[in-house]
Amino acid sequence: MSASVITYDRGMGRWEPNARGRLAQAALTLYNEKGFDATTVAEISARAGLSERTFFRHFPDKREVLFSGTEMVRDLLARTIAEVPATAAPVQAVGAALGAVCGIMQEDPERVRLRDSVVSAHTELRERELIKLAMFASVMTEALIERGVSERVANLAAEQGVAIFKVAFALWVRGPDGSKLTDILHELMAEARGVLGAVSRPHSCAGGSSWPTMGP
Amino acid sequence: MSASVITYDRGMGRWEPNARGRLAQAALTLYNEKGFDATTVAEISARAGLSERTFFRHFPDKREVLFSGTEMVRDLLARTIAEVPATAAPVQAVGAALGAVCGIMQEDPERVRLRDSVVSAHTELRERELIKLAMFASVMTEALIERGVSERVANLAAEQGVAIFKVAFALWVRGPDGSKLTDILHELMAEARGVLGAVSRPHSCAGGSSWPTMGP
DNA sequence: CTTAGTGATGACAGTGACTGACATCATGAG
DNA sequence: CTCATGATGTCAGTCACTGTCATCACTAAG
Repeated sequence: MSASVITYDRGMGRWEPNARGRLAQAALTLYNEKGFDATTVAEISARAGLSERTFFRHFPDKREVLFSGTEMVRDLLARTIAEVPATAAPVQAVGAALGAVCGIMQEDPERVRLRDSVVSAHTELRERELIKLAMFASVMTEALIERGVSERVANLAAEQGVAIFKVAFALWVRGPDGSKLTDILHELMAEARGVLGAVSRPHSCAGGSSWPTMGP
Repeated sequence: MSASVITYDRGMGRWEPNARGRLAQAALTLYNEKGFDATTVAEISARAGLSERTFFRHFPDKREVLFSGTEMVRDLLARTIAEVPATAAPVQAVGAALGAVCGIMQEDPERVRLRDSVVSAHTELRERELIKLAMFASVMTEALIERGVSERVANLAAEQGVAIFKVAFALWVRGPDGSKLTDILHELMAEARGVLGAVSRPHSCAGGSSWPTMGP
């Protein structure tokens, strides 16, 4: 409540440290309190005791504040795939990498659920989430190629892994409290094989009008 | 202030028809000529002989102009899955639906490639593309549930189908000219089964620090 | 013919995200 | 002390997008 005391009540140094963290915290709080759209960058900055301009020095846009840990996950995925024994199949390497990410998320389920409620409530944020997942697939693809896997198989394994991860996360995040994301992921990876098992020659179906780009 | 007597200097009176089409055409042209970011809505509107305000009456935002056919594809997916014989497995229904979409795209490969070059060149547009694909998965999931498939399997089949579609499209759009997207899709669906065949109990890997949301 | 209703558009004045340019103020190296 | 550096403030500006009202053509009564 007393957040109004913007003036540096800080005797010792100059500006408070951890500006980035304060901005992120203020943003998450406000996004929850008022919703993403109703929250202005000016408000976030004010609550953090910083100027609007400074917000954009730390985050390229209003959404990115919720996705700042993405690089760490990217590195984890790449590293895990690189470290998996060479005897492992591509899909096993993918499973290990995604399992590592699951492990991280399980460490703080509450925060994950809170963040998910903010993200899933707004289209723009869901878009960013999809970009993040696409990046995961891209990173894993490259890491697999590094292992000597063909581009085609690497891409396929990575995209399928991410697809399964999406389903697992959705089940977990709104499932019972004690459940383990890693368990769900591995269950689904096994199930997925069965689901694809029925592939034969699909039925043909004639197409409709024209490509969904635009009118004349 | 002054009632701004701009009055239609448009000789014949009457506004030209097909405003939406002209806007879409002008936008695609300008996005190609100058790039997406460098193109302002004012320019698009001017080239179409309309006001900026009118642009936003036809398209909710600057990107949507490239994605106006999405609803038609959504309907095609839902309809195709509903029409596939009840004996078909979920993954076959998904294959048939995506095959139908492939059929549409094959009708005008040049336009698809042109549009792809615009979309893949800009992050914001790629985001929209991912939303579109996520919507495909969502629509197919619901259509499968209508057929009596469990939510879990429906979601899995749809997400995997879309994942494979993404890979197929990427291969096709920058592949040789004569190739058929439907063929690539079906090849990959068969391969995907093999890729997942190696699933066993994935290696475990300890996680790192904390969830990728934000700092303190 | 006149009048009122409708639908698409123009005009205008915002709001808010984001950027560029420059000033300011502590800290640390010399 | 001086100067460079890095983080921030301040200000002006662009542009996507919105709300509101006026305008024009067309149409259907009256």
